[in-house]
Amino acid sequence: MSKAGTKAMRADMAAMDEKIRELRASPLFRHIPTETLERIAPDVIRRVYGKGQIIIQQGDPANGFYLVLFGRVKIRVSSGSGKEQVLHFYGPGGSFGEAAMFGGNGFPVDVVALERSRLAFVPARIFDQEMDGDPTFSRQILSSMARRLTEFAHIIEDLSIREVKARLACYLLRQSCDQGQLELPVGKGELARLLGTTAESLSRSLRTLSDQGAIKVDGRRIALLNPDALMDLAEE
Amino acid sequence: MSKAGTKAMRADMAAMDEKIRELRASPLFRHIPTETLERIAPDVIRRVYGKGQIIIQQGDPANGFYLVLFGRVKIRVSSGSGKEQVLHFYGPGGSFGEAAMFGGNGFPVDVVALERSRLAFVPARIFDQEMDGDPTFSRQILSSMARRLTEFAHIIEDLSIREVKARLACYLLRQSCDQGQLELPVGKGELARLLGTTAESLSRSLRTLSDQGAIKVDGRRIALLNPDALMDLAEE
DNA sequence: CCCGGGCCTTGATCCAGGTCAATGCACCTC
DNA sequence: GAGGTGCATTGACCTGGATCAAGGCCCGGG
Repeated sequence: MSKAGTKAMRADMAAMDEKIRELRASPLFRHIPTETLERIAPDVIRRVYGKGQIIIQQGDPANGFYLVLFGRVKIRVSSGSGKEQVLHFYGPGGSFGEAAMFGGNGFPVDVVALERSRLAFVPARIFDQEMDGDPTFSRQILSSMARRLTEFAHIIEDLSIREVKARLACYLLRQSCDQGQLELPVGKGELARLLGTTAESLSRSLRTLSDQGAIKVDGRRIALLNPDALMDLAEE
Repeated sequence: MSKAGTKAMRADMAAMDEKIRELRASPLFRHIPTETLERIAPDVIRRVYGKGQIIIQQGDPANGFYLVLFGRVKIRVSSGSGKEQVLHFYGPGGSFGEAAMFGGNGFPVDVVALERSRLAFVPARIFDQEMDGDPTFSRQILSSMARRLTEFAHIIEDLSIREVKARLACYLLRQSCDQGQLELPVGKGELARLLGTTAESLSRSLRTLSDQGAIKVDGRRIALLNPDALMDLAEE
């Protein structure tokens, strides 16, 4: 009996260690001391979602936030009639739901798994505890929310005052980060929904840009042959 | 000499009192103790802007945030070619720039005075001080940013998946807050830019809705005659 | 090797809504 | 009362891009 108990305890400890390693993969927890994480870990719930599965629906209560451990999810808004606009993709290390948690009106968006994904759920009460203790914690949340707010402002700018080709140019420039190339993180269909257009229109825009010699497309790999031309397009 | 000094001091104190009263008009400072405000007040800069004046331009450094003391401003994104999308109107008691301050990449938007307005500028360093001391302070910022994030998500939803008439219906329902009527806070032109359309299209949509008997328009005063019809429109 | 299912591309058509232009007010100033 | 000036409305027209409908390409399984 005592032998079995020991074994179980060892298993528990191993599981705990793994959980803590997983939590640290998020920038939010990177610099949190191990003893704090050990206190937190038991309240964290991990779960695997299948490809296409809806993790959160608009209106769901938000009593915590999520970390992506592996896989990939999209944040979107959608209408009953199948139209959807993607706001964000998150991969391993990403987190979402912090804002909804503080807003107190439930999730204003849907979250969908793009592929088989494992998420960790961190209940709100952990926040309340840790925030009061550690001001750098709220500082981090604050700055990640600020970043999202600017991203959203960009999306709005794109949707409202740029045409599709300009949005695409913008996106390519932003993603390439001065490398002359990039690899799309998702299929063209999903990318289209991120850019607020359709697969067909995106395809045509990509073709136009290639024809003009501004880019070269090879599957998901895109080379920026003429960044200046893209800059011109992105303006106005 | 001492007489003049006394007079000046009295004037200073009166100015201080006024400043503190003005700060308290913002929900952010409502519950901050007077002694804290007295410490803060000397660093706060107030200034009047004329109608149409650009207070902030996209890209300006954000080393503090602003309170609206009187008047009215709009937050917008704009292209070189005159197109613009309004994100928000702020009146007395409103504040903006908190997010930009924490994001650390300058303002991602423009701020323009819609009419003669007086603003107070609160430098970032005040924040840094007060935040560490008072967790409710960062809590408030957090929740106001969360609210804005949801608002932005709504705008994106509107722009991307709703047509103009539906956006208008949505807006009317939201603003009326279950009263059967509302008064537009701004002219139709500005409203159009908030809804991501043009004055002409907005005018036509308003007309359609009146013709259907869903609303009654009288200048800036709009009565909702048939909220259910508006709800139907707002869906899909 | 063929077949079926994703995903992407291409072409043809259509439409919401943007643009341009003219007109109508309401108000203000001279 | 004559002329502005700024906003709102209406009409006529045009266009970006959505939608609909075929293929084309690649890949994995039988």
